Amino acid sequence: MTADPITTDVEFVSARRAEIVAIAGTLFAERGYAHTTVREIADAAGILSGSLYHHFDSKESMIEALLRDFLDRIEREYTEVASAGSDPVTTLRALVHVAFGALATDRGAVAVMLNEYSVLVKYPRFAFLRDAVEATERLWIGVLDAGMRAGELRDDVPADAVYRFLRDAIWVSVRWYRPDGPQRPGDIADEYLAVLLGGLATSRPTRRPTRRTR
Amino acid sequence: MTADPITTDVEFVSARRAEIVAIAGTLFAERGYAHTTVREIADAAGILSGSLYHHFDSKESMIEALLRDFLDRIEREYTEVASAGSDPVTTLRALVHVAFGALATDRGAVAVMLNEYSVLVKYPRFAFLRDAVEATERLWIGVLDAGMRAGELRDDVPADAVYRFLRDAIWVSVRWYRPDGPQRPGDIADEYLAVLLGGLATSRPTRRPTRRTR
DNA sequence: GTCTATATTGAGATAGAC
DNA sequence: GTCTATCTCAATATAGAC
Repeated sequence: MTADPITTDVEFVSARRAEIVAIAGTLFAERGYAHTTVREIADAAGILSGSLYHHFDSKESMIEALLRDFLDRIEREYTEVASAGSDPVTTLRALVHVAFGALATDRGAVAVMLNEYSVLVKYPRFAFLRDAVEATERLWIGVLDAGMRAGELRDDVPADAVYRFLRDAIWVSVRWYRPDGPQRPGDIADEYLAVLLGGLATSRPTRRPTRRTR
Repeated sequence: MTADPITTDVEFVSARRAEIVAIAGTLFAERGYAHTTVREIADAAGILSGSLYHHFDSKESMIEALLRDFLDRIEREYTEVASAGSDPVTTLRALVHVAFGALATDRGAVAVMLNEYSVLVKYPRFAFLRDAVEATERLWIGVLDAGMRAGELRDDVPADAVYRFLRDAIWVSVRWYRPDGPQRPGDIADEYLAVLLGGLATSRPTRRPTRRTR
């Protein structure tokens, strides 16, 4: 499989390379980036570790490829959803569905973002992670803010606090989500949205906290 | 500081050892267990790496000490709260406060549980992690179930699904919580509880999902 | 594009002096 | 209880043959 001579400007990524990235992603999701060795990746790809370096110049390059591809795609999906012109609650529901959807399609990348973001983002090479995360944050908080201003969402808790809780609960579910389990990501999204939007209590509780923290 | 001869049966833990465990916990919280070297721990403790092995026989022993201590304490706190005999919603609120409280008192241990649980639990030495996690799970789900049966909590989403969302959102906040920030853990707990119990939407939404997942 | 063989480095751990 | 010095091993990465 050689580089297609028809592709001109755009960097051509060999199918083999993409395959290896996907394999590495699966392993990263299972055991974490640090605990995955290049030998394991090579094993899973059916080659020897040295051969990996024909496709990548380092293990870091593999994770970079994985994350760049994922972040590009999900940012595109978020933007599409946000610019559809629906009301804020409908947009929020759709965003949550896109995010949970990535559990099935991009398990490895989600796990890596969750587990390695804070370490990776320190290196200049991975500065694009921060850009992507901040753009996503702005987009989601924008939707939440719009919902609050429209009176559709409660506004006694700051939008950025709500966003953090949302984001965390969604991404962390990559830890227990099983692609071969009974629930589709859409089902999980609906369950989550039911509690998030409607609340867990059957009666609206008072705003007074029961007690201060010790 | 030598072992106190008065302590008889109970394993005496030297103050120095406890100090080192705390230092290691802080580093683990900052950079993750795998990325923290024994040399860094020793540096932070003001000694050389070899000297650590007077107190511990391995790096694993340090993390084990950190987690055993933490899990014992928080399980005790949870049990206390759950056996106070309050109504389910009040109990749930108190549990959430205890959990967020650990962000301030046990940052390192919480971070390690969050980040390394799935790797550690595979080893027999760390089987106690699974026991602790399952006991906690039973306790929380018991409270949620009681609330659902009492009609105080919605029962259209399974208690274990609710528990997972709760647990994840709470523990992951160790990633962004800053001990020196403006918010106390109790404040964060109250914000979280407001959204969780009351719901984000101002009007009770219909149960129909807006769309199925792709 | 993959293999064989090996260089290099970094980290956990050990032994014995002080 | 800490230091010095060192061992050992595992993992990333490289070079060159096929």
